[in-house]
Parts: sequence; C-alpha cells; structure tokens
Amino acid sequence: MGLAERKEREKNELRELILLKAKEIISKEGQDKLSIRRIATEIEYSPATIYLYFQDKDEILYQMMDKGFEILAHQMQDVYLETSALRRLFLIGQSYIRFGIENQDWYTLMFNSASPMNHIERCKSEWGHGIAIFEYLVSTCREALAEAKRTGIDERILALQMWSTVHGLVSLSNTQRLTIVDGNCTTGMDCPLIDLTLENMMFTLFNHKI
Amino acid sequence: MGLAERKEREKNELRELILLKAKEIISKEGQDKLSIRRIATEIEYSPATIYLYFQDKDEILYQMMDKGFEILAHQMQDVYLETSALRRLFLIGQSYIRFGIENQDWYTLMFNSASPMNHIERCKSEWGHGIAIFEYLVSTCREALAEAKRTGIDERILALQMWSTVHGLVSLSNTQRLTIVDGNCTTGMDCPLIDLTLENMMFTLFNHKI
DNA sequence: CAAAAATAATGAACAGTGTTTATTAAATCA
DNA sequence: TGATTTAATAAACACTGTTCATTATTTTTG
Repeated sequence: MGLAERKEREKNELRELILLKAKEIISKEGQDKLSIRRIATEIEYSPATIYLYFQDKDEILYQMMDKGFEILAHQMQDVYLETSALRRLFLIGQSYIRFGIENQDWYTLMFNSASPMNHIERCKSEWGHGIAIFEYLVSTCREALAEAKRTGIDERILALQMWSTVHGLVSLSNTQRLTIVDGNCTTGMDCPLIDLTLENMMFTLFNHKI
Repeated sequence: MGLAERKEREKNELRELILLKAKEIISKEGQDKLSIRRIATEIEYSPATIYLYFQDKDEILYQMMDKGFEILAHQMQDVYLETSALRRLFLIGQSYIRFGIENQDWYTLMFNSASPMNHIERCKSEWGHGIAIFEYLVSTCREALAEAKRTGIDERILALQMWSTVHGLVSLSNTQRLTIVDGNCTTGMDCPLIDLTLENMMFTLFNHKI
C-alpha cells in the first residue's frame, strides 16, 4: 500500500517545486517579478494548477516570508556567539539592518507587506518566526538592562522601541527617504548615518559606547 | 489675447479635477482602489486622456503624496503652540503616529511607498515637505537637548533616531506586526504599547518623564 | 468665411495581473 | 476492462498601466 504514500510525496514535490521557483524568482528579479503565471510557465504547468496546491497568491507569499526568515536566521548565526548582552544587542541591530538593506525584497515580505499577513489572519496561521525573533530580542534586552545596571525600564517596551528604530531605519532607507534627507547617505549599504544612529540608540539607551 | 490664458486655465482645471478625484478615491476606498482607469471613468474621460496631463501613474502618486503632507500639516497645527521643546517633541511624535495610523493610505504614500519616489528620481523633483518636516524635527531636537541639558548628542542623528522609531511603530502597526507580537495591541489606534514606547523613547533620550 | 494647422480626446490594442470553472486527460479501484 | 476518482488544463472574467493611430474639435491663417 505504498501507492497512496507515493502520491502524497509527489504532491509535496510539486508544491515544493512551486515554492522553489518562487524563491528563485524573488532572489533573482525581486518581488514584483513574482507572479502566478510566471511561476507556472517556469515550472511548465498551467497557472490553474498552482491553485490546486495553494489557495491564492497570499499563501505563497506567506511561505516566501518563511523562506526569508531562514535567510535571516542564517545571517544572524554568529551574533549568538557574543557573550555580552549589550554588544549582542548592537550586533542584532547591525545584522538586522544589514539584512534589511541587502535583501530588500525579503525584508519587505517579512516586515512591511500586507499580503502574507492577510493569509495569517484569514487562515489563523502563525507568524512564528517573527514572534520568536522578538522574544529573543526581549530576553536580550532584559540581560542588557541588567548588564548596564539600568532600572525602571520595561524590557518588552524597550525591545519594541529598538525594533521600531531599526525597522524604521531599514524602511526609510529602502524607500529612498534617507537618500533625500541626507545626501551623504548613498543608496544601499554603508550609509554612515545609519551606523551613527544605531550607535546613538545604544548610547542613549544604556549610556554605553559600543 | 486672453484666449491662450483661458486655454491654459482649462488645462489646469482638468489637471486639478484628476487630482481631486484621485484624492477622493484614496480617501474613500484606499490606495489600491486608485487606478488610472477608475479616475478616467469617474471624471468621464478616456484613460488615454489622463496621459495628456500626467506622464504616468507615479506622477499622480507623487502629487497625492503632497496632498497627504497637507493633511499632516493640518493635523499638526496645534503642536507648534507648545512652548516647551521637550513636550513639543513628544507631541510631534504623538500626532505623527496618530496621523500614520488613522490615515494609513496617505501615510504609506508619504513614507513607505516607492512609486512617488520613483517620480522624484526620474524627474529630479523634490521631496520638499518631507525635508521640511525633518528639518523642523532637527531644530526641535536641538532645542530639546538644550532644555534637557543633554550634551554629546548630534541633533541630526537624534532626529533621525526619533523619526525611525515613530516611523517604525506606525509601519509595524499598520502591517499587522504589532497585533501579533502583542495581543493587547488591538488593530488601529489607542494601542497602549505604542504610547508606552513613545513615552519610553522620550524618557531614555532626555531622562524626562512627559 | 473657408481651408489649413494645431490641439485635444479617444478607441483599440498590447502586455500584463489574479482567479474561477467547465472540460479533458490520466491514474486508480472494483 | 469499465467505472470512478484525481490531476491538469484551456478559456474566460475582470482587472491593471500604457501607447498609438485615428477622429473630433478648436484655433489660426489665407
């Protein structure tokens, strides 16, 4: 009775093929080149077939968001090696920003786009990776507050403040708002303004120069 | 020779009519209901006609961004009445966030969307209102730093940090990221988490409770 | 005033998009 | 083999932005 199993496996394989192609298209040509029809022609199936494996485009984008979190996790690997919570917080911020600027399409999908969240709401799915990253930030904030001997600050609020700041930086940078406000800030990475702001954030929050 | 003038005026009138309808559609039904064809049918002209008055949709969105800044300026009126720079900074943040959450479509156009910026780059136009608002923030930061007797902080970096934080909050809130990270934070306005974060920002930056 | 030139507006097409449904082809079951 | 279930698709629907040749309309000129 291995027939049903093979069938199941083949179904999963096509599903994965769709997601693979989707990831490929986003990586090579960006979000707005990703279309159902484009995926279909690339995997040599009809567009309608895709709807046998995903209920709509939002579901595919939701899955793509997860692929993005995999990339982010990979790029954050060595952050965990840092023992000082203060310096770790700084490194988290730095690699978060770096990721957001170097992988604009993935970043948008994960933190700035409505579609994947629509799927979550509609299907009562979860934003698991997002929550996990935030909780890690919260606990690192708690450690850092202790390390800097700073009291009277809620670690959860602090985490949200830090997240908002770096997210804001990435978002403003990616949508060309920084380039215009400050000419020194050339498009893309190595914008001195962003580094200075991150350092300033650490300084104002913990009275510690990193 | 008032003929050429009347012609000119009529051209401007149709141009303004297009922008007016665009604004109406965004206000009533949101950004993604705004289409060239929709505007065309509403003003009872053919879609092609619109291209005699605007070079593409990006230019219309650029103009819409400006309309958005008008709304923001209007909602920020009474902020300037506050004499304390510290409290003024807080009020700026508060009304910025309020505006961003209550006018999601306008906010996205102004601070989170690529299209209007494309037009700026392509046509060497200016993001005048955006720069003006940022410069006002910078000078208020300078005042506030003096008021709080805080030294060793660059007012420009500080302004960017504050902008990033509030922009981040609005952006995360509008794209449903906060609702999920914290259940207490119901969608839309009066999210206690946002208020607390804004207060925490003021406290960490100036050691002053507002 | 009539003919010519300039201007304004449009119909129709191009090249896309997401999604649905009735139909056909293939594989499995009895 | 024939019936039934499953998988895939062609075709259509309702949209999108944009372009261009063609048709009114208006203005200018002889």
